[in-house]
Amino acid sequence: MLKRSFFGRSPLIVAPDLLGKILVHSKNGIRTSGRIVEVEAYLGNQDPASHAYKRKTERNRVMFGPPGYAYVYFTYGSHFCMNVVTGNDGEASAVLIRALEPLEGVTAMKRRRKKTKEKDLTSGPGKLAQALGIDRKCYGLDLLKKPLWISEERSGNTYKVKRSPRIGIKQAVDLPYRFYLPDSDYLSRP
DNA sequence: GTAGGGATACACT
DNA sequence: GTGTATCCCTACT
Repeated sequence: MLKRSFFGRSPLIVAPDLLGKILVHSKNGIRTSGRIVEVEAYLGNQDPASHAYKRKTERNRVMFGPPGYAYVYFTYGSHFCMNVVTGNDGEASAVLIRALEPLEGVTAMKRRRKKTKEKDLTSGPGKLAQALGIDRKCYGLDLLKKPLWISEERSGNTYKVKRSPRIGIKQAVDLPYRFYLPDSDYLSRP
């Protein structure tokens, strides 16, 4: 399991460092997990694309707290997205988990997603939340303990990492704050 | 390429 | 309190 200090850094450092780590959710006795292959960094009041750009609200309040907690939000009438709070307490930055490579609990993921192809299970932020059973009940959970946490891979591998502009935003569209493993088959887009 | 979906934020009474 | 524009998307055509 990762330490608090891992998250207590700039989201631009944490984001690429999260690639290859394992996101795990244990729910109703079912454990699902996946290897992180795509993320995006969101700064606080310097970043017009961030939910925390303007002010603290009921929705974004967890971003203003200490790092290592889950910021989960509902959007487009049907999807949840999972973020990791980063930076110092009060900094309001986060990293959006955009895609995973499924590891444990693939059967449960297929049932939740109503899909059978593995590539359709977790290849997008809304998809992976549904596959892992992440919803508003996960808002504000401490990612250093069950039922939702992030762990290190067995070996300290290094990966080829690429970066690009973020996806789906209308503000600050040119900033290259998306990080991904270009060789993965599970990206939200190539 | 676009319809669908509902919570949210913020500007107004 | 109410109105409305927007949204870190997905699944379909």
